[in-house]
Amino acid sequence: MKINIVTWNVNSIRARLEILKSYIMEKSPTIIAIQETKVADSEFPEEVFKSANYRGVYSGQKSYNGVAIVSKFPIEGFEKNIFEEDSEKRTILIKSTGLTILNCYFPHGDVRGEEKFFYKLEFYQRIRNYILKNGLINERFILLGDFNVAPEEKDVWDPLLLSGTIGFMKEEQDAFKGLLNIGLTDLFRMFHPDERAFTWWDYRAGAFRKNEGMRIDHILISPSLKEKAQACYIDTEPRKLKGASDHAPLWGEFSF
DNA sequence: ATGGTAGGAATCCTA
Repeated sequence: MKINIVTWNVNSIRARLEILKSYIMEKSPTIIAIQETKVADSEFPEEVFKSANYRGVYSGQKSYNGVAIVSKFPIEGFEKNIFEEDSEKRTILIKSTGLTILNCYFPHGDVRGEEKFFYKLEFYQRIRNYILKNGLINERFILLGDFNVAPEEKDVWDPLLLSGTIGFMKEEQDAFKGLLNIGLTDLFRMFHPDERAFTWWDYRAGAFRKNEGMRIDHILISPSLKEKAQACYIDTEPRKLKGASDHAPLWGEFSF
């Protein structure tokens, strides 16, 4: 059985509804993890997914953040907002078709040394601890979403220019490495060890046209999924459209 | 060229 999983920061699900609808009709991925829905759960456009035969869970808030996962297979269990005390809706976990999938919208971080920056680093530690505490490394586990970190020099268009800027700082990269160090694998790098490829391009200054981007959306997999993985790629087509999200969808393919 | 654009909200905040 083949399973395709997509992660996509849509930057407002309501603003992106038509693009998203056409995309899922055309491509029909098995599971979609969405970030930055920017809607309260009561406003979530679930009929779009229902009519395309997806079941979904979502955890959102007005204006900011918000995550969702939809699946063509039954959702056997889920957990919204895994850090109950956190008022920002950034995490959702499901169990579906034998997989445990944790969809995260990691904090942006703003600038180094400020409150939001420390919140970002702390968030990484909490995710790491959650995975360890719940033994997810030993399951068929996928951590995916918008990590807001480009792990290495080859993950940004201009390492020199971006040196010391948000998403490309040593503290953030160390936090990301902390997730690899507990046994997770960067699926894109498993298939493309050297390629300079991006998942996000600033809306400003014609960044996409010039391919001035960063690879900040990721799919990380547990050891038992490595032999099941078939492919990983970024689909830049939807980023070209009028009214696009600033992020492109990232695909992972598995065969069981 | 240290600006630029986009979304949602409300006349600014976040990214």
